[in-house]
Formats: sequence, structure tokens, C-alpha cells
Amino acid sequence: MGPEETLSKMRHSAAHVMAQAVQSLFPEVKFGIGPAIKDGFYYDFDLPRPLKPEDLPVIEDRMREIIDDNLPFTSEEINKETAQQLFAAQPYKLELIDDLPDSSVTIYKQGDFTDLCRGPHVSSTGEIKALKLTHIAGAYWRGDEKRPMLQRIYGVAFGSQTELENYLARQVEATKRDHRKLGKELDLYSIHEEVGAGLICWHPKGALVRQVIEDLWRREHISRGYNIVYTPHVAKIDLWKTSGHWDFYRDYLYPPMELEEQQYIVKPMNCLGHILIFKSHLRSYRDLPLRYAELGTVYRYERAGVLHGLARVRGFTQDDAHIFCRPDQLEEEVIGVVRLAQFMMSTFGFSDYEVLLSTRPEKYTGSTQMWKQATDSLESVLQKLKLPYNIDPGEGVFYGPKIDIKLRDALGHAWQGPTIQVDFNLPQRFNVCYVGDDGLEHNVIMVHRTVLGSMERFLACLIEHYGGAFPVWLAPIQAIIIPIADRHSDYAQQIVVQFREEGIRTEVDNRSERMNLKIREAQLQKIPYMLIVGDKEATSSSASLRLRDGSNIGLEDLLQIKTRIATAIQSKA
RNA sequence: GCCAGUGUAGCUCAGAGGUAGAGCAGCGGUUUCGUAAACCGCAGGUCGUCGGUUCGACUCCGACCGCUGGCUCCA
Repeated sequence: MGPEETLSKMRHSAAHVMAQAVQSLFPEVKFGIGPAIKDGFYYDFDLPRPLKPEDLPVIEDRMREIIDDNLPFTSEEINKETAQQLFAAQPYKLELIDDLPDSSVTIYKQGDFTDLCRGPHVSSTGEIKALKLTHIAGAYWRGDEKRPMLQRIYGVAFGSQTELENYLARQVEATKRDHRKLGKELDLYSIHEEVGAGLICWHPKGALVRQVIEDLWRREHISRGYNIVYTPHVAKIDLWKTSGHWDFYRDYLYPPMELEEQQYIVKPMNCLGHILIFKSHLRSYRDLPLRYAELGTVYRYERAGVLHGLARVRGFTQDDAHIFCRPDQLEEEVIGVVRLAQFMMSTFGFSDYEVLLSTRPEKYTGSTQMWKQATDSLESVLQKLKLPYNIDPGEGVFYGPKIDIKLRDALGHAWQGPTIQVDFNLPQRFNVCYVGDDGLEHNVIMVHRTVLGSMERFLACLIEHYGGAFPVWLAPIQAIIIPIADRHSDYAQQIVVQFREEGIRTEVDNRSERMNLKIREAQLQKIPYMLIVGDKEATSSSASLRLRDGSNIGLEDLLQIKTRIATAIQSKA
């Protein structure tokens, strides 16, 4: 058994101990389930009253007592009837017992607490080393919102106090890097109640970062044979009825608006516009593949409870593209997309990612033969590119198989990254065809893909990945000139002009403040280069260079600094 | 949407059944300074919104809105 399994066993045992503790405090408790999860565990309870944050330390203390008692865990296999009697007062457990396939079930006991459980567990409660209950949350029984909501207590548990403390320290670091906090501190964006939840206003600095990314995105797409297009933000509802979105996706759509007795909706996706552009001509097999790319802003109604900073919003700009190709071109097109995705990931410093291939779900459209061919193509691409991947069986979208890439940021937090989806549905619904060399019409294969996801979510990911200290090429302000006294501001201004001519985003801090304050603020703003100028510098065409990590380079010639910065921008380091 | 928490000045936060307070930011002034916060003064708030209880509500109650952590879902 590896260290991960040992930990997970201990965490699962901690969940049982928590259940015992809760039972001793609330004898009427009805138990849900209590598994081990990443870093810890949870248990779902049906309790006579809502839990308060103050309850957690009480439960935790009770858990410590149980741990100190070092109660042994014992298991027993019993038949279902016996189990049903044993758990007669536990409706959720009874439901679980009913659903188990075997005629016998296992139970685990520690002290006076018994739970239905497959195990395994540590041998006694004393083996649970370091834990902390972290938060309370509501959770539907079996994740179904039509069923009762239970109260879930989350906890973390580790093999030693030191590891627990490290974990808590990482949490503190993650809080510091939270894009919502940094977004405010670095003046990147804001969300206003007056505008509406989940709708983003980009401030100049956030907009600048976004533009730099978009410029790179456009350049890369053009050089890789994409055509950039623009499509309207609203369209007649019939278009969305034809596509099936109005039927299948209605819960996510903003409601229709009426104009000249026609109903229009705001687009939730960009694909239909691209399809209509494709269909504006008769297309030959020689024209394919056609790749239409758009930084397309879409609006989707997301439930209020799921909104989260830039990461989950109601209006967002997808870095979208649709590839229309022949079946024999699919594989090469997917290779191109994966290479582009890899290029983007390495450009933004993501080296840790997971590739998932999602296969046919239970409800699907298209023939099984089409599914097989497309899934094989996707898999073959991953093999040719020697990309390690996992199969996510049945997790494809109803219209086709897909490849998803999950990124890990510098703190190990996972983000949904590039996605490549084959679509058999829309080409049929809209009769998207090309004329083959046989003179007959054939449906195209359509690939939806994004390599960044959405600009909003990608920025959220980048902010947290870099902890707000954007690499020089992305930094909204790349250099700031800090005159020591007012008499140095002319010299400072000359540097600004000179640097801007070189394309270096430069500002000057001309306030009548002390240099120390200006340095502090520039550092907090995570500006990569601070050029401090006083009498010495003004007479020698130089500046005293300081970096945002606190290091002090000292006096350096202006030309040299310019080259230094230009090189850093160039290398995207 | 559901469960829990929460909303006080632009920001970070304190306070509290008898009509609000700090630091930073802002404004005015003094200071012109050598590597992470100079000093003095001024101004700033229908205490999220609406309704109820009360002689009196920012404080108690209710509804709504926003935010936070989850459930569910996803770019």
C-alpha cells in the first residue's frame, strides 16, 4: 500500500470518528455518507438543527477524545437483513443497503459507533494523527437537488502535525493569490451590482493583459491557417431552435427579447454564426479544411450560487474556433489543435497538465460507426504525439467525443484548459456540406475547440498561477520611473519617452512623495522593473535598477536597462 | 436554485436598541528626501435594498439583492 492509500485510509477513518463525535453530541443524527477526499474527508449528516461555525471546535474536541481513547476499528460481514435491522433508524443507510448488489454487507465499528462501510480502516483511532475541521456546507443527498439537503462537515487530515501545518500554510498562500483579491489590489477588473452578477468590467490594466494575450492569440491563429471572423451577439430565436439549443439548453439562455414582432436571443455560443459563414458559399472538398476563429463573447445564465470572480461568470469571451473538415482530415486537424494548445500552455508556463479523452455517453446522436471513427482519430492523435492521457468513459458530449486538458497552476489547483470537441449533430441539423470529388454532397465533420477556454477564466487562472506577478511581456506596467526629488522629473520623463519608443510599457511616479513610498507601492503592484533616478543618474544617462522580488541591481546604463527589458519581453520569460 | 455564513466611507476593518469610528486612499498644505509607508489639516457614510416590530432600528424580525464556502453544472 502506497503512502496515498495509507493517508486516504486514515482520512476515511477520521470521517468515521467525526460521525461518532457528531452522534455523541446529536443522538438523533441520521447519517449520509462520509468518504475520504483530496487532503481530507467529509461526512453528510441530517441534524435536528443547522450547524454553526462554533460547533466545529466542539466536534473537533470530541474527536480528539475518541482518538486519545485509541479505539480499535473492527469489521464484520453481515447479511442484508441483519444490516437492515441494525440500521433501522437510519433511512439513508437503509437506502444504501438496498442498492448494494451483494447479499451481505460489511460494517465497521469503533467504540459504540457502527457504520455501514466497505473499509478499509486504520487499526485504531489513535492512528489518526493530525486533523482540523474546516467548513460546513449543504449537500444534497446523493447530489440530487430533489432530495433532502444534508449538512456536510469538511475536514483535513494528515500523517503529521507538520504536514497539516504545511497544508494550512498553502491555503494561506492560495488566499493571497486569489484572483478576486489580486484583481482588486492590482486594479484589473470589477463586478458591479448595478450591472449584474457575473458581468465583468475590465479596468485598463486587466484589459491590457487581456489584449496582449488576444494579440498573441490572433497572430498564432492566423499563422496556423485560421480565418478570423466576427458574428453578431444576438440572433433570431429560430436559429437556436434549428440548432437544438432552444430545447436542450434553454435553462442557460437569457430570455428572448422582442423586436418588430420577432424574438431574438443573446448568443450562448459562437458556432451558429460560423456555420452560416461556411454555408454562404457552396464548398468543394478542395476548400477544406476551413478554420473560423473568433474571440466571441457569449452570455449564459448561470445560477447565482455558482458565480465566482472571473472563473465563473454570465458573460464571457471564448477563444473559439470551428474547423470544418472531411473525415480523412480530422486527425491532422486535431493534431494541429493539440500542438496549438501545447504552444499556448508552454507560453504561459503551464508544464503540469492532464489529458482526458471522453467517449460516447448513453444519450448520443450520430451513428456508432461515426463515433468509433472519430474517437479512434482522437486517440490516435494522442498516441502519435506521445501524450499521456486517461479515458473518461461515457463523458463525451451527446454530439461527439472530446479531448479535455486540465491545467495545474503553480499551487497545484486544477483548471479546465483547452478542449476539442467533435460534433456530428450540427452539420446534420444545418445541412453543412461540401461537394466531394464524386460530385455528391457530404456532411462536414465539425470540430469545436478552445485553447484558452474563456478570456475571463484564463485570466483568473493566470493571476493565480503567477500570484499577480505577471511575466514581463504580460505585465500591464513593465517599468516605472521613480524620481527621487521633483527636480529629477524631467529626466524621468525623458526615460519614459525613450522606453515607450522601444515598446516598453513605462510609467513615471511624479508625485511629491518620498522615494520609499513609491518603491513600496511599485513593489506591491508587482511592477517588474523600478528605475530610481536622482542626481547621479541624471548626469550619467543611467538609472538605479530594482526588481520586484526586492533585489537591487544598482546603477546601470539606460541602454543596458532597455536591452535587458526588451530581451525579457522577447523571451516571454 | 438549495444549505450555511456575510454586507458599516473608494479599500481593509472596529463598533452598536438612543440617530456612527480607525488606518489607508482622496483633497489642501508643509517636506524634496538614495532603495518597502514623512508630517499637519480637511472632507468623506439614507450602516446592501425594501418592509415590519418599537417612543426610537445601523443594531431585532421578514423579504429581496450582492458576496463567501459548498451541492449541481460548466468556458
